[in-house]
Amino acid sequence: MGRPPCYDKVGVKKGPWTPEEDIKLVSYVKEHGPGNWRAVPTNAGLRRCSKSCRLRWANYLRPGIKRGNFTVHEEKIIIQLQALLGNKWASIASYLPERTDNDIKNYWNTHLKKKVKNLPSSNFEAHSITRGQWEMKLQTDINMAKQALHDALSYQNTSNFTELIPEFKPPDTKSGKEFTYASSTENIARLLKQWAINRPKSSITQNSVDCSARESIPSPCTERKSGNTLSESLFWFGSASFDSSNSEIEFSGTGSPEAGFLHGESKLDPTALGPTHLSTLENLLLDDQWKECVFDESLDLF
DNA sequence: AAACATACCAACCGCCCTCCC
DNA sequence: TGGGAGGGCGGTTGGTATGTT
Repeated sequence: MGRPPCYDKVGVKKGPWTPEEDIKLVSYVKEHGPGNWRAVPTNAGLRRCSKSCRLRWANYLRPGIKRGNFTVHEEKIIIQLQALLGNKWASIASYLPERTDNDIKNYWNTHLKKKVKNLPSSNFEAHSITRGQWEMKLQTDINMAKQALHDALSYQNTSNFTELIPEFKPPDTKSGKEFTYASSTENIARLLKQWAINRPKSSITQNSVDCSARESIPSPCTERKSGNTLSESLFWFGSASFDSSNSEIEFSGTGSPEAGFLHGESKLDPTALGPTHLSTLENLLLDDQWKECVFDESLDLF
């Protein structure tokens, strides 16, 4: 007899998350860091199962998530990685740290699958690139991700949630439409921006992060717009949750658990990439010596 | 304007692996 | 050391939004 799903436990709430639940979860993770999910529902006062909390955090609330339209560049990466790795969404997501595996999976299923299907195979082959080129291109992407991560970790710790709730946008009662919080990233964005504004100028807990490797990395991400997206605001949700007390979470200039880190995981497992030869590729991709590689935008899939 | 079709995506399900007692 | 629980991940579902007839 199998284990009953955690969602079926008595008293466990299902369905879309409410703002209050998000606040509780973010507040809890901010204080204790991601991980030990079994304790989260109880300690955070959530009537959710641990799995639901982890998913909500990983797919929606964690810092550094970029939502919304995928760029052509991202599309290309996904298509190429999907061709290489298959439906290993978590592995693919590790190369696009700002995107969640769920997001990539959804995007593939709703957009890219059709797109690729409609591509004449000859066209695809004609535009195929050499492995060396592909590796170089991917390294550039990883460098971008590293920069974005550093940006995220550079912000100061913040601490107070208490003045955030009034910032919620009320439901659209006029239209009579049901208020679907889950899709209202704007609300969380507003909320967290307010939090960022009110955050105390306390000590920076950045010392756990060795950013020495960053210095020579090109900074394409410095153009990052200060939009009103959820992830933008969540970027303020800085380093406190990830300081040295969280021994699982650390990275140096030579390692590269950044991707896994952004998923609340501890390590990026090269073997998760499938074929054995990919671990070699992985090592190559994660080697900082490659950061000087030139990225050729002319490599076009379409 | 209503009914129906399609697209989208957050959340759930279930399997498998790992870890811990 | 073995079993149970937690966590990770890919597949699927269901609700909502949008487009079409």
